[in-house]
Amino acid sequence: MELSERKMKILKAIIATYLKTGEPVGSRTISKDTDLHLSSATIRNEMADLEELGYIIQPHTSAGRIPSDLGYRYYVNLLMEENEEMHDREKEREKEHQDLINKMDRMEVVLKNVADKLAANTNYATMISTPQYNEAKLKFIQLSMVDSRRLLVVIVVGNETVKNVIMNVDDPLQNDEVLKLNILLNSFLQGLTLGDINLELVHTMKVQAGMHAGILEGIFQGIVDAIHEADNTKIYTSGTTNIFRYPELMDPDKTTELLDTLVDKKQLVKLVDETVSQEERHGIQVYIGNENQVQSLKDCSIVTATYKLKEGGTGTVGIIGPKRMDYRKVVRTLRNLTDDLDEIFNSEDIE
Amino acid sequence: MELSERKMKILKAIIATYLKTGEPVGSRTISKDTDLHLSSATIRNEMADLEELGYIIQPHTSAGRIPSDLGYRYYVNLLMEENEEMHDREKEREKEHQDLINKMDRMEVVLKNVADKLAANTNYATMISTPQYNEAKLKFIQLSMVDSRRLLVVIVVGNETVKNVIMNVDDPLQNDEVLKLNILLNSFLQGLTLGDINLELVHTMKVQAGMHAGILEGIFQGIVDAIHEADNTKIYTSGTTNIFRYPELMDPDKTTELLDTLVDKKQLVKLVDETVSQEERHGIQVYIGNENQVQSLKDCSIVTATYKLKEGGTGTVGIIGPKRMDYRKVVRTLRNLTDDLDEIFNSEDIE
DNA sequence: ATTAGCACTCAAAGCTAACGAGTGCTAATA
DNA sequence: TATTAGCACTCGTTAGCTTTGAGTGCTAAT
Repeated sequence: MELSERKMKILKAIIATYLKTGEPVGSRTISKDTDLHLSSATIRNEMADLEELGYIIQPHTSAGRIPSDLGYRYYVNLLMEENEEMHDREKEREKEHQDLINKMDRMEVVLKNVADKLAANTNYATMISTPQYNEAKLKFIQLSMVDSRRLLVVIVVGNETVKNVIMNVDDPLQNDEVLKLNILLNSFLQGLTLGDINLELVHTMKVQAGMHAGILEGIFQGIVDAIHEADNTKIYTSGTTNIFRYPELMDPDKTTELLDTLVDKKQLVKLVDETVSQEERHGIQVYIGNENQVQSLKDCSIVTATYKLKEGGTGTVGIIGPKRMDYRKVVRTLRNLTDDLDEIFNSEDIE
Repeated sequence: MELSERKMKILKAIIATYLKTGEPVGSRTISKDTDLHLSSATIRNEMADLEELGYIIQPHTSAGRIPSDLGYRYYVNLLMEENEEMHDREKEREKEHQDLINKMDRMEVVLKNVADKLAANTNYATMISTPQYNEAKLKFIQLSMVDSRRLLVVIVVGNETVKNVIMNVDDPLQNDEVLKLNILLNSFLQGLTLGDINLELVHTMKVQAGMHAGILEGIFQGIVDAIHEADNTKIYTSGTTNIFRYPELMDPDKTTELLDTLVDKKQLVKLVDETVSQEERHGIQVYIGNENQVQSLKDCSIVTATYKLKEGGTGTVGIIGPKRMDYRKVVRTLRNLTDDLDEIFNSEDIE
């Protein structure tokens, strides 16, 4: 059975709207959103027909309509035909895929593999970072007020990495104060690597900064980010869906936030830093709830460990799970894993 | 402040129980499950103390207790000390990690990458299979009744792959019937590859099998599985968490089932087969809802495409999303992608 | 010091009523 | 004849209420 021109338009409109919203579509919506200039009543009649023909479905009596499988099928078939012609034209335009075969060196493959295996073994989410050498040196820092409330921080690291951070400040700084901070920062930090900037140094600087000590925090974060950028630290995650095994993390509001954190990885860098900087035996650290830096992971526990390359780089492996994780097993697994990793990376030659 | 021996035991019991259940722990539970032989009332008193000390928390007045961050911390620290000694002993035992550095050849890395990129581009879950050559040949099939209701099917494929399937049958087969089926199967199928077994052949066989045609279905599925096993088809998935962007797929009952399907991959093989067998232009197929084979994906739509190697292998790329997916974009993306893949695999030499 | 017993609390589950988006139908209109 | 206005009706959703029961804290007895 062929559909009338009008029914087709209506069906298409219903599906298009539903694709966007995911909610059942009512007659009024269609009446307004199409250029058919028909009242909702008319649309309703047509919709009743379309339903009888099997193209759309009413989830319940007093709801709008959603496409049936048949409806989708009709839509897709139509689309396919339309698209067929466009193919050649578009072919040229869409050559963005070229980087599909991005170069991953052998080590990165191994790391990804480790993350996968670890996730499979433990049933938690896992992360692993490429080794950090922390060799990039801080070249230059420049503060300036862009207006009365906002402070621009320019950080130059290594050979070419430049990072801009805009910070909001509560009380505006005078020109000479900015100048003083500039001198303070550069005289203390120029030429240093991340490893060189220790808590003692930070403390000394804060004392000297006096009332502006608070601002330093933000600047330090910026420095860390910049150095990582220069360092090209990558983080791989795996087993992120394991999160959903634990109802207490499933709060529908926070679940997306949590996933984003794991997928986005920018946040995870903070964890890596913290671990690398505190090297106890095996570097195994347990962060319970709020003990970790990342706000969105405050209902989780995180166990991290480090592995070392003979050339001096340090990488981080971590497990992210609910607070009620099997700490014993996790710690044991990580300990063995890093032992193995150290062994592998330092004996076998991996280019 | 040091905890008394008893408080320690109780705290440990609370945490241990909570680790298992994830539910607040009540005094009665502890009273029963520990070997302290104390009544719940006593435990309650101790729990009140522990709460005051900050080790446990009451989510609300009439609930049991859950560990606080401090409580976990206490538990973990204790554990760490205990474990310290055990380390050496365990080190020997746990050498299962050895396969961390499993060999992934260059192509597999590329495929995994493709899945990742595709997921990032489309915001749907993606899958990609290694090329199937479907060259493994069926050597031998042997049916036999193990008891009155269960039929054992032994399938031998290629050089060494043997697969056993046990099927439940409603009415027991007589010995001579089994014999007849055995002859039927072997005479028709011996030496064939998956590609050789077409619908026509299947039909002919069903006709000859007569009333036992139903059994053939199960046998064919077993054959497919066995050949895949011999073929060593691997499937990589990515972006599985994208599923959670679509509330209609989030039904808490089915969400785990859905994830399992995507992670387990055994089910996905069916999709791959279906795609490979139906080669229209570019092999692009759209399965809407129930149109696909996999029960747990019946609320999803799946778009698949094939890529080809010059040596004759065929692989499958697929996108799994909600029925209301952006078909236009997905089809376009897949089309371009497979174009690119064909190009890449067939010009550049990838070992 | 421990325990039995009891009144009390409060989240979870179930139940009801009000709400409102959206329908189908009828009668009026062009 | 095709369209539309209008209205009664349906039913999922939400909010408020009650019931239930697990678990507590406290007191008095052992």
